[in-house]
Amino acid sequence: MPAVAREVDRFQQFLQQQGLKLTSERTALVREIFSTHYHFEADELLFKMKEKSVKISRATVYRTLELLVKSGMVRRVHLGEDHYHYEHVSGNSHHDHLICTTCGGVIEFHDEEIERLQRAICEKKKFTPTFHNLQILGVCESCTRRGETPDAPDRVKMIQATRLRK
Amino acid sequence: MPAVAREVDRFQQFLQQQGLKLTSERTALVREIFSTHYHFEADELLFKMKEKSVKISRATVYRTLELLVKSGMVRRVHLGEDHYHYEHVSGNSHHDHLICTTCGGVIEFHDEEIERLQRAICEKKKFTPTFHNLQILGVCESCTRRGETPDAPDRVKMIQATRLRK
DNA sequence: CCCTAAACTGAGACTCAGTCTCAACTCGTC
DNA sequence: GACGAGTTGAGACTGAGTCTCAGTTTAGGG
Ligand SMILES: [Mn+2]
Ligand SMILES: [Mn+2]
Ligand SMILES: [Zn+2]
Ligand SMILES: [Zn+2]
Repeated sequence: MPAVAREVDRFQQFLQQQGLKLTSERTALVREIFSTHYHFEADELLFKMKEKSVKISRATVYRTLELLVKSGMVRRVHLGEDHYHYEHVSGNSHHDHLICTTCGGVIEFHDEEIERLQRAICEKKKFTPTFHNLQILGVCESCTRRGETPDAPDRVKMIQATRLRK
Repeated sequence: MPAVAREVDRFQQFLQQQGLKLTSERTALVREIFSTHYHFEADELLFKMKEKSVKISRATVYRTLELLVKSGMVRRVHLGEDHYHYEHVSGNSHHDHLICTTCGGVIEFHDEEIERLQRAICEKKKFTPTFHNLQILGVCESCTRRGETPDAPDRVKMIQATRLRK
């Protein structure tokens, strides 16, 4: 019944299908990802687990994320920084991102018309699309009101501070 | 008169404006970038220079690329791999990319209608865009004809082979 | 043309995200 | 409950990119 349990189940399903195993580590990660995180970094997740005294190695975090991406339950995205971010897909379907370069905030959007035009272009170029990725960088409403200049995201520092490693 | 010389000049202009200097290394890099490369990686450029026996350090390559990006003459893009690619902007204005995940080929496109819709979304979300980035991954025409499955780009291996480092 | 301060360079140490290895362990099925 | 395939963690490793600093080059004022 709890939504998180359902996600663990979905993952279990996928793993079984692949002849893989559901371990306590994998369960813990899925629960964490689907109960709190939305857009997150691998190391952030690693740290969160450490915080909760759930001991999971860096390797396992990366390996599990890879599986989750393969299963389609998690998406790996570029958000304008030089490493990947992840987001769980759960019910929510495809969308793209507006990314504030001042506060690091992310606004999601979906525009069927843009999607349609993309398909049209692919057709014209005889290109078979499998996936796409649209990021618009800029300054969000509240940052604009605070008169922020678009540059060095504070979030980078924030996350850096949050991080432990070693 | 040669187009490349004009680009060196543009860069000179920019550097002067910033109180920076045009060095032989920077000149060599601009000449190389604007005469042969289109989408390229930093290390690929480093290697090309080594090949031509123009000795330029890794640090200088990265520093110069950063300046070129600041000057607007070069754009830094994600092409679906986990490191940056660069492309010179010269006359050619904004465009986005179709990227073949089989052969690594890149097709450029520009669709004013998509651009317009993006602006509309930003307006609706009260977001001030400064920049955007749209990649569509998939399989190009010739790869489709060769019946290639969309996966592991050969280009990665190709580039890896091309590379020297140390 | 020369002098000089400011900018620049290369070598290599360093960082950091991500991957790999391998011995010890765990899951799930028989 | 036994077994083998699959998994784990520790830590070594990779590769892109950054930083440091001593020595070098540039540009522009004299
Ligand atoms: Mn999202
Ligand atoms: Mn391009
Ligand atoms: Zn903001
Ligand atoms: Zn192709």
